[in-house]
Amino acid sequence: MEILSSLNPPQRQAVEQTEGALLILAGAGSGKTRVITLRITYLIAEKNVPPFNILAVTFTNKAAGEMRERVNTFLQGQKLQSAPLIATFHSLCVRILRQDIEHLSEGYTKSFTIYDTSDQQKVIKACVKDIGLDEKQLSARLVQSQISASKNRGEDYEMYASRVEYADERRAAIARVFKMYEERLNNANALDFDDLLIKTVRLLRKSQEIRDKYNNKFKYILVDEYQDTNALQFALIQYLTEKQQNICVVGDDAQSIYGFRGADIGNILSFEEHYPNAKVIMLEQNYRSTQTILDAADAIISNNEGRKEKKLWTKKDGGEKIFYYQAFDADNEARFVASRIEEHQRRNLQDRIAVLYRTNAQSRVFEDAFRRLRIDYNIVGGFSFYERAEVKDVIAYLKLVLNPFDDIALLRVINTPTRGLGKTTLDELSFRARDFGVSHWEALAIITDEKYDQPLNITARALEALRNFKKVIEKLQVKLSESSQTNKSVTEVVMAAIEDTGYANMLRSENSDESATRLENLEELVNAAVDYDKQEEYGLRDFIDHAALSSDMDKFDRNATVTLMTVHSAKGLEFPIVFLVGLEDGIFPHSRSINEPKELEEERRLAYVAITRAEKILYVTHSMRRRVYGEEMTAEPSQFLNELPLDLIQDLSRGSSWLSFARSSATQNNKHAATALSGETISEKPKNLYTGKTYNNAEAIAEFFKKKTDGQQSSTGNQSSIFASREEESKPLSGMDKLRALSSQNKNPPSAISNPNSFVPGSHVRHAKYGKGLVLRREGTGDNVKLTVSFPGFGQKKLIEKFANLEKA
DNA sequence: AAGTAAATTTTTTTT
DNA sequence: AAATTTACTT
Repeated sequence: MEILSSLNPPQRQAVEQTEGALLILAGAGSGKTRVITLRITYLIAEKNVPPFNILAVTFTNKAAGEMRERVNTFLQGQKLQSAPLIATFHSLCVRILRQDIEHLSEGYTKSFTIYDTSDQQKVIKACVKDIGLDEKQLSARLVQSQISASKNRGEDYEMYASRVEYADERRAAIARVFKMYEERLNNANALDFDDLLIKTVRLLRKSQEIRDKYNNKFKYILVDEYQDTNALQFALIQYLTEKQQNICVVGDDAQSIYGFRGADIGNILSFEEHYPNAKVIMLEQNYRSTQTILDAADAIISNNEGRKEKKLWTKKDGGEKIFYYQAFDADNEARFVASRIEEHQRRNLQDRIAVLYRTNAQSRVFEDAFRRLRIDYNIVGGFSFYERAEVKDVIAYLKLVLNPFDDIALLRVINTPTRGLGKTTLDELSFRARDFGVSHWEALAIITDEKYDQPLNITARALEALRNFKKVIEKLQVKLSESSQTNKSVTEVVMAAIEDTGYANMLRSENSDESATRLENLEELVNAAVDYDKQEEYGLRDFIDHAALSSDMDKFDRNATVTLMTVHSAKGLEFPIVFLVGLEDGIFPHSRSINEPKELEEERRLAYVAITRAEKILYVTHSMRRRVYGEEMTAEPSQFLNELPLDLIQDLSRGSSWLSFARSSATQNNKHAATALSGETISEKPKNLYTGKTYNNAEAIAEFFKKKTDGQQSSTGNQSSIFASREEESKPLSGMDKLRALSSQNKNPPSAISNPNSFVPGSHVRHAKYGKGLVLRREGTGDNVKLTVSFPGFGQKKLIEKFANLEKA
């Protein structure tokens, strides 16, 4: 294969080493996808391996799709009898289970339903309620995450319960709910995401026959993003490679960012122990980024312990510096990004741009700013198409048709559109279902039967409504069996679920803008069905499975010029220009991870992933203020910013920034470096403040004057005063302000004013090691006073006031 | 029972 | 600030 000559030696070896176990440690941008796809191609074209003997597993549909596409391109012109199976872990499991789940003898049938997270929570909510517990004490959310975490460790509810210490009532309650939850899913013939893996592993463990079947089928197995595999996925791979160990895994421990989903970095770190004859190939040449970007990424990740040492290198030269911007607030940050994008696009429209943030909630301000400047953008994440209520409703009808035991689907649509069924009736139905020990659908059939003569807490009218609903579903079932012969079966049934159920009419009669959008979304669903029918061989079953397992990532348009997404979603992608935004303490690293060293390391890997997405230009931004839950909060720069080498950064901030402060601090330790650096920044700043003729100039000037009136600034240009909140002293106090001032003094008797050695929340302090910081919280009294202080660049620290040796700043 | 107003909660990250 | 849940009215 001549194309192989375009590979570097380790890449080429990774392609040609087809037999046995192989671990490819592929650094960011090292041509990993190219190697995997060529490897598949090589197996087929050179080694004459029948395509159906090849299995490639990925985590996302997007990655699978891309791989499929690339392999097809490489194999163009070749006539193949079959295609290699390129699937996600979950879709692979669905495939296996749809064929063989009945061998498990756990009561599941091939027409099982898949429950997504919100379905799970509904079941859990009902369980918590039926157990007689207060929903507020035991939120469905918490229980769901506990159950999922437990399942991903490979436990069942008995193992979970056995780990419960008898004193812990809450955990004991969760264990009870866990048990009930499992029973109800079983009754509903439903599997959650985790079950897909669990049941498959259990099936393979149980049956030698089935294990053989898949071992014989998949002779060559590839696993992408191996660092993200959890215990279950590991077990699955173990079983599938039992016979021939032609297993190739690709990954990068530095990019392991799914610990929260049970991913075990140990799987990749100890691959050689699991497969003693394994070969290891390192791909360290980076083809993506400039040296500057790689240096920045390396500087960040080297703060982590416990990783495989590797150093990326590139033939590219230094390239642009990393651009830095400190914003006043989130809106200002978004406007900055928008105006820079506009500038880039004026110069060059080819360069794709990504705006990466830690949480989906951050996207909104950017969307607004982009709309204002009429910048076309593409957003990944948030609510996916299949998560929209109307789409879920119609899908619920279809799920119910395929699996009438699906209680969640039934309850979702039984009164949508309204059929005159209220809470009382539905509660009675649920009660009967529990009482008889059957599904809601069966209970409904029993109590609506003419011959049923037991007393019921249901009016005649409601009973008629139930019969009516039953007829609607039965008609859909007939439609499904009738149309299964035609080649438009999916479309027909989907349309029936929209029209014949009265759903479309409900929306039409609403006649609002919103209902019009919903109708459009349903049309979109019909379009998806039409596409599905074109691919033949796949029926309604697969269509629904697809809807259940597809995520928003799948709609990522690789040709879009501007894309907004979370850092997690960006993994595996690359962009000439990247904006990494919201680099603030509590956002990135996220507040939930900040106190746990392990989780903080994962955040750092996440930052590493973010930085290494950039090919040519990287921006890092943060804001001084941000709204959290609708409340304005001060935000401190991320500690990750502090881990970037200062000489790689160019400051684009208006006014004095945290960066210039950090630089002048560095100055004190190293006078020589200092003059070079601070000379540049100080001369730049006032110019920007006075002459900048942009949208936020007024704000910039206001910010500047705020500093001037501050009066406390040192003459050396120490820019720390952004944190200051001393305006009250120069302004007349309002009545409310006076009250607040009084009460805060009373709460903390030795106030900062009366006692120079103690510090109240909001005051600024200086620490010998961490420098200047903002006091966030004060707890305890006397010698036991504990302070929570946020130090820009170092994060939040808890300090004992007595020992911390803090100074007023 | 259904629609509206008020109260409450929400934000990690994803298959 | 927005979305979801609950409480209240008709």
